[in-house]
Amino acid sequence: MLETSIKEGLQSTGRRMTRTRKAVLALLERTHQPLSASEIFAQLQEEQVAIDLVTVYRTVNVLKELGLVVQLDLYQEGQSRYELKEGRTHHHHIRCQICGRIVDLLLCPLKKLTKLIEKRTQFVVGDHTLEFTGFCPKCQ
Amino acid sequence: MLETSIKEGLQSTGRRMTRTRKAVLALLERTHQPLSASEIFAQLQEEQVAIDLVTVYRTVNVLKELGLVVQLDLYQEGQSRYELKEGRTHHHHIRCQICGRIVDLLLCPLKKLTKLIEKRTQFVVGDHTLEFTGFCPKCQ
DNA sequence: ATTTTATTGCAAGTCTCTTGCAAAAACAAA
DNA sequence: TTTGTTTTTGCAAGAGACTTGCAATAAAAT
Ligand SMILES: [Mn+2]
Ligand SMILES: [Mn+2]
Ligand SMILES: [Zn+2]
Ligand SMILES: [Zn+2]
Repeated sequence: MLETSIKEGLQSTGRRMTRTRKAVLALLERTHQPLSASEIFAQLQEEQVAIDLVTVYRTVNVLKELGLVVQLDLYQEGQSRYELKEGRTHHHHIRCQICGRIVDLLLCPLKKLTKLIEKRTQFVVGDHTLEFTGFCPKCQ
Repeated sequence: MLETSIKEGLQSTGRRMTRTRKAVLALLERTHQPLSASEIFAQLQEEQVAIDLVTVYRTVNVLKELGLVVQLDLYQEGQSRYELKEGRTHHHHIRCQICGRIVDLLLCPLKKLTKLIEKRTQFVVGDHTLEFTGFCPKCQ
């Protein structure tokens, strides 16, 4: 179970499993879209879970530090989104410009390109971001 | 001359060539790094050009509307950067995690991938962002 | 149960960027 | 050059995402 294995991750860094952390984790687990802090806050409000927006921010930051969550900064959204790693490997996304739906692109085509860039620029390449926007089937 | 051709672009949309717009354009022209609004502001201050930060924001937005400037949102910088198009075609960037230097990658490897994504997701793909971070030669 | 330490909520603060409005500057017409 | 019209500017204030300080609360350890 996810919650149990996460509890260990928390405790091994001197942290505690709390009511609010459980609620955020459970929400991310059952939602198949990357969520922003304000969306997490609004959804939990709706579900009668008492939580402050500040606590949402602190929670996603802890989950990121533990490596349980990825932070996404999509193009010109003006806010970060978070999604659980939980099994999934490195991948990218496409977002519909009309309805905002975000779809996983389960691929990363950049290994060769990274090599090329290292040769050309003499940089040691660390990370990259790659992200698409467009019109989803329903919004075309 | 860049300033002259830009003046025409401005005037054809009922806009005016002003002291502050000249200063921002000249700075972008002689700087070979994408600049943020606050960097433009600070640099012009240094050069004794009287300009308000608000005016810098409004200026880069006008230049973007005229298609003279590209807006970049690099990973987790928390502010946009702007660079003159002036000849250059669509390309991407790599930024050094230590010193912040930004280098142009004069390539875009995503035409084939765009086709693949359209086939797989049924999206009509519009735009994309692609951006690298790493360690530049001096900072390794 | 008691003690210790981490976490929470609230208020306030920071940072980037935007908006309203009166004063100043650019351009056009005389 | 002078006058009149319209755009642009600077200043102040506001919006939105995110962070920080601190006392009260809750989780874990004893
Ligand atoms: Mn994903
Ligand atoms: Mn560039
Ligand atoms: Zn990738
Ligand atoms: Zn590209």
